[in-house]
Amino acid sequence: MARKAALKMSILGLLSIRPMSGYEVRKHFLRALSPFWAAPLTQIYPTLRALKRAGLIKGRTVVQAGRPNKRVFSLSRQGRRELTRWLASPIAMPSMHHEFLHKVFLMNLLDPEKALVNVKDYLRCTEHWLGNLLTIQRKMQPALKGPFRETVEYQLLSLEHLIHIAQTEVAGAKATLDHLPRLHGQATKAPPSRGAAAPFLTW
Amino acid sequence: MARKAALKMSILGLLSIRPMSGYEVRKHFLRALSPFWAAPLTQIYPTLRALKRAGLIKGRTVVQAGRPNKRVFSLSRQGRRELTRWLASPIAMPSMHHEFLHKVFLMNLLDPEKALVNVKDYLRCTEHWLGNLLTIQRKMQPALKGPFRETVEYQLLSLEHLIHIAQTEVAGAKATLDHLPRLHGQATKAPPSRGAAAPFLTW
DNA sequence: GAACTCATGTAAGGGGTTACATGATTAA
DNA sequence: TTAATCATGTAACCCCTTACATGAGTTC
Repeated sequence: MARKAALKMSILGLLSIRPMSGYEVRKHFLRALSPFWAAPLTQIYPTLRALKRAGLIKGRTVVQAGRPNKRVFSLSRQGRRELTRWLASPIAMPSMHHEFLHKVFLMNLLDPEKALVNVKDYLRCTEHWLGNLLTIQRKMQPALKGPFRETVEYQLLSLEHLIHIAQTEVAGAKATLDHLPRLHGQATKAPPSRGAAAPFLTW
Repeated sequence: MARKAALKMSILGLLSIRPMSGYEVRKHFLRALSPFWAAPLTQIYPTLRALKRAGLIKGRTVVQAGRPNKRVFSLSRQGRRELTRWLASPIAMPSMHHEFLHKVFLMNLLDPEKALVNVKDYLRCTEHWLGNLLTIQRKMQPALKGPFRETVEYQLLSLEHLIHIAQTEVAGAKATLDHLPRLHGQATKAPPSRGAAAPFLTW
């Protein structure tokens, strides 16, 4: 139920902020929530239908001129109750696929020049991501003085955390870049752990 | 291929350090690699068989007295080549399910006392996790002076990054705890975004 | 005697990824 | 005229999760 709940609750969560269409839900996942809130994008429409069947959301069709019509969904009272119940359940530890971590772990197997290219590229990506988050933060800041202040305060709090996570990634990429030249040149020796058992702990 | 590759490469990666049994692979995933290197644990044995069929690993049975026999797997030359090719491919951005982030984002919907309990619990979990990582680091430190120094250096580098990630989580939980009492008492007012559209950006 | 470690599995069902499909409008 | 935005989908296959199964030895 863990995975299953994730998408449902993500959608209910977005709808709790304001009613929106499947397209908008998808857009938010793509633009801001990824990569730290992964969601199966093609499952959004089917899940919305399922949520409606289950009575957790209400849908109404909005006729638009010059654009395709859309179906705007909003939380039902039951949906809001479900969401709140989920929020009250214990917070699970994050689970992730962190390729950077994985690849640094084994980087001694790789030609240092190729490693350098990949890590530089990763640094660029994370910096870009961090930049986006900071822009969003700047844009959201003024809303603290508007209505819905409480809501915004928590959103900014989680955004801040996300920014710290992004900064950690940037710092990690930089640290790896610093280490690479030091190990360069020594690494051209014959690969050490060829078949033989390495004596150290592998944590 | 992204997800599928993840488990295969995780296993090949562990076997690149030293030959080991399926049980040991599983143990490493459980003890140290989770939660930031999630793996489908029940798929380990089937995947090992698949890897053997594909010629990427070699297996030999080790007869043990007083314990069940085990099959120890090691990388074949082909397996090492596959692993290196994967290492040379661009580093994907991490993708994760971060329930803490998700729940802080929507915390205004939750009774502050319940929120407090959950966040405290999360803080305890992350601190425990951080403690484990620091212990592993202390244990690995001496291996820097042994053989396989290069290998250990990269393992420690990725471990350091993982520690920074864990510290970020701990700090995030603490920051949330600091914010909760400030918002307490104000939150008992009627829920603000009931049906009506909120005017702010939802990033 | 209970609980844990070592050691290896199976089976069903649900969830997610990849790839494909359509079609109108607007900005570069 | 090419690309992007708005808007909503389908289908197949693969992967993963959950739950279960076994059994000997060791530690408390």
